[in-house]
Amino acid sequence: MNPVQFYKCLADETRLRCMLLIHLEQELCVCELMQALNESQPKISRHLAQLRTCGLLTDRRQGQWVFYSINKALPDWILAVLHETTRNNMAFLEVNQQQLGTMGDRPDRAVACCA
Amino acid sequence: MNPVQFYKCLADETRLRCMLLIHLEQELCVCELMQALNESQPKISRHLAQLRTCGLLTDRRQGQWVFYSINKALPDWILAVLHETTRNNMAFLEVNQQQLGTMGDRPDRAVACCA
DNA sequence: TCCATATATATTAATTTTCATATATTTTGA
DNA sequence: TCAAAATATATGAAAATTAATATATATGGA
Repeated sequence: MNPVQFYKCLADETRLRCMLLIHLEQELCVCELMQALNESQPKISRHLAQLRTCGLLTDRRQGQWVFYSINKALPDWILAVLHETTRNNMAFLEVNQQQLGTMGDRPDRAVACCA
Repeated sequence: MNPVQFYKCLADETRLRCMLLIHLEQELCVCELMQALNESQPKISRHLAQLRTCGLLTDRRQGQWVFYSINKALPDWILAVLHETTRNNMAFLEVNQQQLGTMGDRPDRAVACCA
């Protein structure tokens, strides 16, 4: 993956927060990110689609929800950058984690094998 | 430094190449980067100004040249990201290094103490 | 049908580039 | 020693390009 394209993906507040939160939480669905970021459904969905198209995220559908997670097949240096960024910017994510925490009724995560 | 602002700085081909080349070479002046990237003077100068304004680069004037280098006071995680990015994208920089290599008459780097 | 998610299109906003010109420093030659 | 030319870099302002957002609507599975 081209490093310019990679950094373009991270160069937007909505996308960066999504990436880092997903990195922290393993996987999140659109409605959880809407709550965490307090943003509209099409806005979140559009940015996730872009991140998936670029290869940074993968998705799996489970029932009515679509869960996004970091693409594990990414080159090591990219995973390292994501990790370093998350680890060193917890304050940046605090509001979002908090808002995610107050979300009632979060969707069940059935394990992939039992779907 | 805000991570979004940091990644916005890297999310442009000209700026990313400048940052990584400067990281490799310790310091470079505008005319060297013009040659390495084969871009116009105002274009290079503008992007360097932006990187300096954001705190990613520092500059020192020596005679008629202005040398830019990575700001060593940046947080460790940012320096680490720059390092990882450079180390894992040498092919991306190859053309630029080559063009820099063929530049005749590169400016002298007098040491700071003897200026 | 309901709910979660995706997408099309129009619009607005932000960023990048170019051109012309300005500034700073060094060099040249009377 | 000084004015003019040359070299390197910076910047103002307009034009061009790219990206982000909102609204409305579509899709797909329980």
